[in-house]
Amino acid sequence: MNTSVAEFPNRETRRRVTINDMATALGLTKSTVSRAMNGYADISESTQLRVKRMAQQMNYHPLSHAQAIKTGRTRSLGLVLQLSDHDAQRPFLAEFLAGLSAGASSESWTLTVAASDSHDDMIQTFQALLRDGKADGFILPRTMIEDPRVKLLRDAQVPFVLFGRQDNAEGCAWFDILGEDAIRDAVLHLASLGHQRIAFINGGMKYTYAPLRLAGFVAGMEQSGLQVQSDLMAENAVTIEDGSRVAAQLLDCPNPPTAIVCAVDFAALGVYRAAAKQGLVIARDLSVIAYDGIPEGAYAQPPLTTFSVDNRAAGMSLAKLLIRRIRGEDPASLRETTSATFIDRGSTGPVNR
Amino acid sequence: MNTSVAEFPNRETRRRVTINDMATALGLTKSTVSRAMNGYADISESTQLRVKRMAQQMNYHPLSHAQAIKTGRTRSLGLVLQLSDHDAQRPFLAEFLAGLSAGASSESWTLTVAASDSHDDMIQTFQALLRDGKADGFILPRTMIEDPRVKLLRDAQVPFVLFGRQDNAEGCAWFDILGEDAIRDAVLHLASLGHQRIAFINGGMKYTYAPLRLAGFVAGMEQSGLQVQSDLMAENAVTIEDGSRVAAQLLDCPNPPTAIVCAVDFAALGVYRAAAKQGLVIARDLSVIAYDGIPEGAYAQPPLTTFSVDNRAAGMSLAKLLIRRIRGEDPASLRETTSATFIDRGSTGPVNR
DNA sequence: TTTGTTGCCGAAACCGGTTTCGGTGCTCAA
DNA sequence: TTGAGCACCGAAACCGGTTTCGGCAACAAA
Repeated sequence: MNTSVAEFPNRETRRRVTINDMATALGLTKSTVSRAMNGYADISESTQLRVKRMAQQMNYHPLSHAQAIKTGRTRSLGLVLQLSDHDAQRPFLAEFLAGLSAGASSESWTLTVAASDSHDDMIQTFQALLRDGKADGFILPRTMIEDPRVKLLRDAQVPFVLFGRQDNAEGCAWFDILGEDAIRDAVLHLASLGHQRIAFINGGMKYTYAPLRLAGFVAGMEQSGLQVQSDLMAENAVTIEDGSRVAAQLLDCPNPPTAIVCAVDFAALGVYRAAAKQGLVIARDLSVIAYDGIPEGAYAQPPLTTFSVDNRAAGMSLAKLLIRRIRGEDPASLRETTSATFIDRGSTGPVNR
Repeated sequence: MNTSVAEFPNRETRRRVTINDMATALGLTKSTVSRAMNGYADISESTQLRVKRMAQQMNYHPLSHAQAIKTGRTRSLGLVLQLSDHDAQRPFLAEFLAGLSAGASSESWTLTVAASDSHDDMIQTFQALLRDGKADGFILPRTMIEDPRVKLLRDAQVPFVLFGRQDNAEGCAWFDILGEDAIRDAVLHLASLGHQRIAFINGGMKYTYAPLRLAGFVAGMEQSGLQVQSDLMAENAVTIEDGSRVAAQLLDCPNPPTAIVCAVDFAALGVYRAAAKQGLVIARDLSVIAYDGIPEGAYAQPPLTTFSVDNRAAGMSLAKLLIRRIRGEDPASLRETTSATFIDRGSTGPVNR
């Protein structure tokens, strides 16, 4: 299609084509046009085709807010960002939004974004968006174990889709990455390099991903015939500072680990720092594997071995799932998972001591 | 206000209150209610008050898409992200969105976000949003010298506001940070430390900020009585890789700089890398000042001295300016600028050689 | 008293769609 | 031949607002 600037429609001169224009052009009534456009069974196959062809020809696009007045739906997906949560969502954001936007616009839907800093603010944001009909459903990033958003939207009977699985699955559609498999594979990889004292630094324990990744770690240890040692386990490390602090403690213990698995890349970057302070060289003295695939990991020295998540694809899937959910499909049939991608960049090595 | 989950309105039970409910409750016609809500002069002061009080009491909020059908405006701001552009917008994104969202919702507007990867895709995205009435105006981040978006929206007579000034200012409202002042001050700071061979690594030359920051650099050099040396000038460095490559060249020249000013924080992080490769210690052997205030700068070793931009405040201002623009205010009166904040973290030091 | 004004509000059209309800004409079996 | 049933479409109400137009009362000016 030619999209040169010159053809961009001027707001004043170009009046938009309405359903009435369609009706007169076709010699039909607008009710027929409407039902034909929406594929009603009581309009003949041939008429439907004729109408749709004409719509294409006249470049007719029904106004979503004109439909909304009767249908109550405006063809837009809502996303409420929570700034109070840890930054970790930040590096993903652009890609994630791109995916959501692409998934939405592939069905001529749009994305309405709002941000909130406090919990109360978040609730009011949801309410305002619903009250004003600005969103027909919501994407909820970072599923929490006790997720107030789920309770909220479930009670209000508003469609939503989770990024992350939920135990209390009633009415929940979701998309998720199998983080537990990734963490298990990380352990297997390290064990194959001879590591035995493997530590695990988990992420935020209020999120559903944390228990899953822990389970993956345990599974990996068991499969490798290794013992999970409680003094080599840490939690709630989601930033560089967290990771650095926790890693310092782990490395200070009487029997320090030779390898560390992190549930979150940022924590791993913190591990790098703590290791540097102790004069340890990553890969030679201490192996590190993490999860997320943030770009910063590639810039670290040595580049961070990690399991990478395609946040753009995730956004795309979530958007499409949510649209199907809004259209009335059973949430139980709207649950997808995929795997993270192992990227070996060299932050691991054979055990050394 | 109490926002407990229990009170969240159920979609089925709670029917929304319409203008008709208001009319019967007040004993007026809906036309009167409508005009009272919109502050028409032909409705008496007392009636306006009575209506607005009742709206508060009954929690009446006119549906924006019901209004839009007549007014053509849906009370939403559009933002089209361009992924093909350099990542630099990524670290700003969350804060920026938060600001936009806050600014919008403070006037009961919302934010519609879309992403595009190619130039053609971008144009089609704008068209689609306008065609469907999903945005009444647009925020355009990262003003370019030849900005196709400006031409586009200007021709289509659609309101917009720029993040960054424009020479061709006709019809342009904007918000901007005075980057030139920051860069000038950076030079003055370095000169006061005794530096004379000061290099400048500029950012993307297609953006309007680049010439401005260059001018700021030149002004700072002149004020310090220093000579701008062409072999110490570089451009188009917006990533760590760019910065590293360019800095390596600068440090390899016969008369290398003792200090480097970067137009973009990421480039400065690249400078760190190049310096490390040459065994130079930042602050002692090479002073660095940059601009942006990305969080990664604080984590670098040593932490990066920079001029920090409040992207959240910028988003807030842009949203409010755009709303006023859409309401019909003269764009020439909708131009704001502010200053970046100097954050001395210790990546500079007195000249050493 | 009459004649404008002016202030204030109601009646009704309108916006661009969707949906309900009926009414054709046609087919087919009785 | 006729009545039932069906496929298909038109007429009109409706959704929740905005806007135009006109009317009425009160008040000022003639």
